[in-house]
Amino acid sequence: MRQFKKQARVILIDDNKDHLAGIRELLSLESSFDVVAVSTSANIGINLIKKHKPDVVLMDMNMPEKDGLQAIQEIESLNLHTSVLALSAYDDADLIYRAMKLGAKGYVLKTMASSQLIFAIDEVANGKVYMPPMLTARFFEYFQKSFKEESIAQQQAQESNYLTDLTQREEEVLDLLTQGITYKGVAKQLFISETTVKTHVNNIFQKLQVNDRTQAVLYAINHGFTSKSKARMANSSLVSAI
Amino acid sequence: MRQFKKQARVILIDDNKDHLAGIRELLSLESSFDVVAVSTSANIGINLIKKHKPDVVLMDMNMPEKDGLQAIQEIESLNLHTSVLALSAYDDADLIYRAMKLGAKGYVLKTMASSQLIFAIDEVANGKVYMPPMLTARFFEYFQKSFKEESIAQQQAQESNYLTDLTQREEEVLDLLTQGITYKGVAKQLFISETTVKTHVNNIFQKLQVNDRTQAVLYAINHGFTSKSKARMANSSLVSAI
DNA sequence: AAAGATATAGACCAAAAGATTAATATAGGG
DNA sequence: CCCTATATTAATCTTTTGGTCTATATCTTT
Repeated sequence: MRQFKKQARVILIDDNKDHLAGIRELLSLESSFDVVAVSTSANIGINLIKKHKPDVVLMDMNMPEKDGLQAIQEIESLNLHTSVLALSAYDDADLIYRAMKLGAKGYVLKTMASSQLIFAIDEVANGKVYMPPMLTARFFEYFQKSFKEESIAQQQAQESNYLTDLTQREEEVLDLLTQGITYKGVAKQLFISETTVKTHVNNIFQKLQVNDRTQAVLYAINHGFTSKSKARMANSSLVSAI
Repeated sequence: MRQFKKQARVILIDDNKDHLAGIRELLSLESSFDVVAVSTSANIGINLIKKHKPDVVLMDMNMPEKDGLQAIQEIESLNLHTSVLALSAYDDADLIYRAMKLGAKGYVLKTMASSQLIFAIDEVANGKVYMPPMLTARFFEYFQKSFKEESIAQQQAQESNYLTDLTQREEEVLDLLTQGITYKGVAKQLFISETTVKTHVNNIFQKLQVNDRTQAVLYAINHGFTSKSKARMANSSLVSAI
């Protein structure tokens, strides 16, 4: 099953000295990996990574000083050819989700059999993504729950959506309002008088049940009003950004 | 390895009659699943699901009439205790991503060994999520790529971000502006005069290089300005909504 | 033909927003 | 300790916005 050209070079980072020694011992006895460095500190570990540019970093998630997530983010921002394999005592779905989101190439538990740990290192050393089926299942449950909550929220927002009450012309006016254009400007663009624009705007306020243009714009944004001209920036973050 | 209380009840949906017959034959010979219905049409299939409420639906992804994704969405919206196992000829990462996002409990390829298909049905019949390691890896690569692109885009938006130039007080004012509050209201909340608010607002306009409050609010939203008071609605869609 | 919805626009008034200028306070550097 | 840069405060004046009421022209539906 193993198949690198040469020994994979590994760095271990874990604030617990015993764990560190244990894993190092394990890898030296049962694998052919080359553990080029170890560290009990995330910050020092990152410097070691910059120096050695290892194939794999085995990164503990539960550290006091700087948590594993931040460490992963920093390592990924270096754009090295280094795969981070997250290591944790707990199968916390949120932690798994965030670690993978930030670019971890895999996630393994400390309670797992040593053969599985070695297999995982092997896989990520070869540039693959690896996660044990148990954790994969947990990940997907979390992933789907997040999206389900989100889609429910969107649906609720859509249910009481007065935007559908707007006429064609009113939509055009609102579109221009959401670009911060003045009544005079709107009038010019739509080839109508400024007072007509005001009439439309007043009707829009009535329908959206707001009092001014700022609230109208906020309403439009929060209820998924995307005009023709600015359909570009449709996305955003998912759940809390790390 | 099998361990249900009773036979899992399965419905098969695949527009290809030969595949349908083949899988049915396979399941009857090599498994103890009870195939309660089959359909070559997604719409008819969904009605069958409503009627039989099976434990598992094996759903082909590549159908002409109505694609598997829409079908999954509809089935999930029924809120039955039915697990959808997506079945496809191709390991298209985007398709896998979307299917899982919509609530599929697993994803298997038509080229896989029959034993693996049976194992997958077994898992999802027991309410678990299952995906073969190969597809899991593809999923995560796609997942991470999406987030990396997104974070790069955010970073770029952050680089030319004049929001950082704002003083404490100006941030407070902008925060209230993004809630559609009038100058008088802002003045009242911050215990300062209305004219002072106007001064702050003018300074904000200068710094953000905009001309009015609507543009300021739009700038704030588009550059990730999230106030203390409304950190709640921080999420939104990820990449294109299905 | 009548009723209803939509788009247009004028007049007038009140309120809010925006531009300009300036006073006061305050924190750091010499 | 004084000077300077920055932040916060504020008043005055002009422009824009918003509210209300009225009116006309189309167009659809009944």
